[in-house]
Amino acid sequence: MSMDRRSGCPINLSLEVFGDRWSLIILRDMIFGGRRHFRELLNGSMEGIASNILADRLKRLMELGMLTKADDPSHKQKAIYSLTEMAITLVPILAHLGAWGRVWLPVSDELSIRAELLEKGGQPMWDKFMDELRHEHLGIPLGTASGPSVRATLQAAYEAVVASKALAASPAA
Amino acid sequence: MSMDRRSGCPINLSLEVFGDRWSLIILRDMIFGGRRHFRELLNGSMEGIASNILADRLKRLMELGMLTKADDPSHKQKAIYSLTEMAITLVPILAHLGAWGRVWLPVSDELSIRAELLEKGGQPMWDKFMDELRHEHLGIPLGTASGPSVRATLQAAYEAVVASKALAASPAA
DNA sequence: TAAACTGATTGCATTTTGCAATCGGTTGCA
DNA sequence: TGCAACCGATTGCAAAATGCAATCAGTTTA
Repeated sequence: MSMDRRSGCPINLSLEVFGDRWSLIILRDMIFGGRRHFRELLNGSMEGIASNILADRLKRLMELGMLTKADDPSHKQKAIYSLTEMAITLVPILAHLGAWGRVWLPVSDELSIRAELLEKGGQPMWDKFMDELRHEHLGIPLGTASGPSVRATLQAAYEAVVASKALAASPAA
Repeated sequence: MSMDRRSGCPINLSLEVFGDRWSLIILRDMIFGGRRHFRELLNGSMEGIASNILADRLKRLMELGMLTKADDPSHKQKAIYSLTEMAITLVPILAHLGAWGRVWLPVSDELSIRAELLEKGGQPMWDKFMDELRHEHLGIPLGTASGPSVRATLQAAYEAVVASKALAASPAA
């Protein structure tokens, strides 16, 4: 988990940043789940990250320039983690990664609907999403895009699948 | 390095396949470097992979359906590793990864020229490249695309940068 | 027949991970 | 005022992964 600089190859250097089992999961939860606090990331983690690993990765991602930390005015101990532009531009990579996983791996319906929509939305949707993330995390004014936020759209689709699955499981309810 | 299945999320499942420091490096060397043999991957590895790790990852990538192994008719001990369609479709992800790394990380000129060309070439170039890889690894006839192969184009650009750097370092030579 | 090369395997020290318990401090509620 | 819940971590420890060098048996080449 240190700065190897094994080579100056872009793919290698990218792997040295998030080529582990947790960094990209944390960024995914911040980007798609809107999580900003330690506990949100810890308890909301679907994959069950351990607190020491989370602390280590947050620190590391800050050192690498992917995240920043700020005090939460509402709570003297609370910290708010923000994505940097460097992390926000991972959106297209996450979209491709999700699309690839959806084709080749045993994804679950409810968890892959987001990836499906994001793939269908293509670059325009990614741009809108990144614009929204810049607003949320960097305080940059929103562009001209209108309508519900990309995150809300993805979240609504996720919940619709969950609801329809629950209905299918117990139609009488 | 085992099949966790921590969750059915496409991004998580993708990370479980190549979310480590070596798997994608090996695939990169096969895809862009054209390497097909154990020793080629071992000795040609810019990042210096250890032989036990290489053996482990090749085995694992085969179990995951990313690679296949076949006897080399020219040498009774030699094995030829081939990419599967699953691995070939990583090309767009590798292109995005390279593009991202080129922007945000301290890449070296000669190693990033490939990523730059691949980014500029966009989807048409990726499609041509995947077509060539399918021909090379799966025996599928080439499509209608003509001209020098993508790999040769990238390789030539790399060598041109190396040559120009050498010239700059010792102009009198 | 000897040297070089083939795809690995082994042993061992170091590092990283996963897991549970815990820390000192803050906040909200009774 | 007291106390439970919550805050972002930290610690200790066992298990797993990694890095490194040496080595393996069989194959090919000179």
